[in-house]
Amino acid sequence: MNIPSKYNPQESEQKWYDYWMKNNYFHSTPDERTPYTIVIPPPNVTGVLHMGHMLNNTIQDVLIRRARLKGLNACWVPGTDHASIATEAKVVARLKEQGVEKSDLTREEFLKHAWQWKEEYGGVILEQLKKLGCSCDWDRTAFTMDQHMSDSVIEVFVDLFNKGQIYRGYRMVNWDPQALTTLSDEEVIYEEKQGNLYYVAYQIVDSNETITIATTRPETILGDTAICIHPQDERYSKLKGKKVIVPIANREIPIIEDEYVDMEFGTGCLKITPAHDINDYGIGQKHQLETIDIFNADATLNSFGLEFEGMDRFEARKAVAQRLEELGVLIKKESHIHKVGTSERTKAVIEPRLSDQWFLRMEDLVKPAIDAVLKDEEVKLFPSKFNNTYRNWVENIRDWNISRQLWWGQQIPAYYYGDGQDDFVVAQTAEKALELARAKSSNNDLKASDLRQDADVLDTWFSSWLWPMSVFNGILEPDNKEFNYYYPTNDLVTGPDILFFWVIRMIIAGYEFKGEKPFSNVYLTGLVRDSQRRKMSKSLGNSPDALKLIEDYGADGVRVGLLLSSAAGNDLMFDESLCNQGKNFANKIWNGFRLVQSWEVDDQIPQPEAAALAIEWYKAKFNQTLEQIEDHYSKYRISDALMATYKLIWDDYSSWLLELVKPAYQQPIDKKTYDAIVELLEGNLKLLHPFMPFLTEEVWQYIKERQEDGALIVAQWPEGGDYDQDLIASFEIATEIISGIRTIRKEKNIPNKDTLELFVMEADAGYDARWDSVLEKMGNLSSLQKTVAPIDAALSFRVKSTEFFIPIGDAIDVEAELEKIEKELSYTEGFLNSVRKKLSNERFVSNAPEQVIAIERQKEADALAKIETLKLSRSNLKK
RNA sequence: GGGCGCUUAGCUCAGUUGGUUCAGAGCACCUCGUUUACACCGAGGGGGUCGGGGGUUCGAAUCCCUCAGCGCCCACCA
Repeated sequence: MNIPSKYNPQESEQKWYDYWMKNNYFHSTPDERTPYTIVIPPPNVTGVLHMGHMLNNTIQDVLIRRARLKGLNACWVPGTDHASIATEAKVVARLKEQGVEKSDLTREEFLKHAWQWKEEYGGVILEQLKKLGCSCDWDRTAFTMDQHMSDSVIEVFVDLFNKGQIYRGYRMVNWDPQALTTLSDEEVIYEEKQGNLYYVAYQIVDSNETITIATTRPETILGDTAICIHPQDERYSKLKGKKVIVPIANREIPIIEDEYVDMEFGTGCLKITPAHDINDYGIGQKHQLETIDIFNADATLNSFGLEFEGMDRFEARKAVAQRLEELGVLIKKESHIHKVGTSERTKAVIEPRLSDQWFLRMEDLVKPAIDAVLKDEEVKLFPSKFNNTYRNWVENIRDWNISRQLWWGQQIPAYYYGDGQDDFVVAQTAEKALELARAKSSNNDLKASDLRQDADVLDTWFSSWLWPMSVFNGILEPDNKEFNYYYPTNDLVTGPDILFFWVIRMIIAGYEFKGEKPFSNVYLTGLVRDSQRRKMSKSLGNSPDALKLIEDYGADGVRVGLLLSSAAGNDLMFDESLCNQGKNFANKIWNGFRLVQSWEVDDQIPQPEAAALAIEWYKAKFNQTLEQIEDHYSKYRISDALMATYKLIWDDYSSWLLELVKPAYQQPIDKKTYDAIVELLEGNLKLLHPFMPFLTEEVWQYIKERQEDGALIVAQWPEGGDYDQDLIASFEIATEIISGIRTIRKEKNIPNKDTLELFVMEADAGYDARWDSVLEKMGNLSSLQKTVAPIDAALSFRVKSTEFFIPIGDAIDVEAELEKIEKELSYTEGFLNSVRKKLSNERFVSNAPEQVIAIERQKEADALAKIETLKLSRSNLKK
């Protein structure tokens, strides 16, 4: 069999993915095994794979593949999110390109276009996940607007409404004037912006005096309905009860008093525009002020904007300021940095706006979710530092605005039958609504056509908060077999940026609708940044093309690259060279396998002692590492688990074990060793499979060719077990001796193929002769002998307190050797001094635990022995 | 403004209750090597007064105080 010296990912990835799919290995159905479930954080249906997804889904795949190997019934549910704002914006933009305005279409027509878009682009990101190797149960692929998913959302809405948790209210909400919809508080991002603080003088009625206020938004002067001063502010006390004239608008408005005013800021005098500021709205309510809304939905000025009608708000700001200046009432203008709310999706500056919206009361709903995480640890966050962030949010939770002025999404199931505030009913279907409406209105003549369904849709998160339940149809059929089996799910892997949007709300929904948590562990990944620590973004163009990376480094290489430096919760500075490291690792494993398969096996020859010892050692090392790996996994330290595996395979397996058992050139290997090595390789492949599924399956299938006992993906994870720690420790010393030999070879330029003689000082008790055969092989020794006296004309080195000699034919450089020994001696003596100082400190001896003192005494003894050895060598050299 | 976290080798990070194993890992770097699995490799090597200062202790990267720098979350004063 001729195997190329370089691993070719392209070829093997498609092959094995198809093979896994064909054999249905990703598919799960309930059975007697324990389930292990992950629901994917559904990416936007219109999204394309970016680095964040890659990291996120690689971690999920690692967890799910490991669970599968551990014999659990692993089920990873994939799917997408309808992402109402983002998707609707894209559809609107596409229509615009085709010369069609959304406003020209009926709701039904628009939705047809939207669905068409979904059909065209909806599957892209899931196909990309397959390239990455994700072993999702594709038969379960869900979409938040699938019929039963939407029905679940409606069911939940009706239920919460009937429980009195959902209400309709005329409130000030965050308005996105570009998307023409409201946003929840969480969807507003505050950004620092440079603005101006305008000082404007208002004429006091029946007086020559003026009062000056400071504002960042002069255009809203047109909506002013009061001026507010602090009741204790003596500067303005004489103005109490007076009125002022709004510049430009020339309306009279009252001066009111409220303690809300900060006397220190600006002029200590505040204009009140109840329609356009959340705080002003509150004051307006309190003082029963008139509300003048000067904006249209798109934030252009309406007729209350007078001469500025039709202008955009920012344009109007300049124009109004200019007009104020002309009127001589603009006292001054200061530059001012303030934070401005912007839309997460469209980046448009948010406009506080009064409108009728639907809200979900959160105060009661959130209670079980608080204890679940913070008290009972039913749900654990990794890393736990997010507990504080979580606490902050749940304890200050506010009602959730769940209505959106969009078409793409679940339409709110409220039906209006009249013009009164309360003339509506809420029901799953129009038929039911009609029934309810007739009853409520006591009007049996109401017809279906008399009902108008609320035009708004629900916030996308109002469907995704049900995701872990609705994918198993747990809302509509709470008692179904699948839901009972798979729920609660095990792990959730997502970014900290959607902790509030999604994670917490899922926990809330889980307790509210099922009375049970949705998952046990939440692993929060870091953000993927570039090597300069900048966030990856489209506009910066610093986000590598995910598929291109897979092409260049192989999916396995990219997975390893991403995982290598992604400690939980820490941002990941992504650098392509990490993928290269992954690719190199793949090649290393590949070549280790090539070596093994190239051996000719001879069942007549006996097993060399060195090989038997090496195998025994590696088994111990393997179990020790496995224990560490399990520990890392239990703490979701995935990158540490990978690094432990990496070192096990590269250093212990490849550099030590394979070199130790490798037969001489073109010599066959004994059967016992060969079988053991193949078995150990299989163990390695299992540990590595979650990280590098393709390569490991490829190698597995090669070595399993004859045996036909199944694919690696469904093999059994190694059990582990006890290991001999002394064996590992004493091998460690052997490796140090080998290093000593290699160092001498290097210093004296002695080629590896030239054999050496090694002498061990017999007087030293610490030397463990069982590794002699190992030393002979790795050091390429012609002989290994004991000696009672130092060897002449030899180079020496020490490991612990044992001295080794390698005679070399040529005269040795006595001076250089002496210098080396002196250096070592003075270091060791210094070390001894510090240890003795500690030991002679009475307080140390009386306070430190016995064990620590024993260690110090051992150090002292070791140092003394070493000094003895060094002195002996020195005098020997001086002879 | 409130809360949380971080600062350890050139880079990215480990370091659990202060004390074998405590100053570590990977990468990068330097030297040598094309030996027969792999140069996408092997062998060897250099490199940090653990952000600054102070304190507690027999003993501090680890605990306390303080200063400086960085990051995140929440709230948001016109």
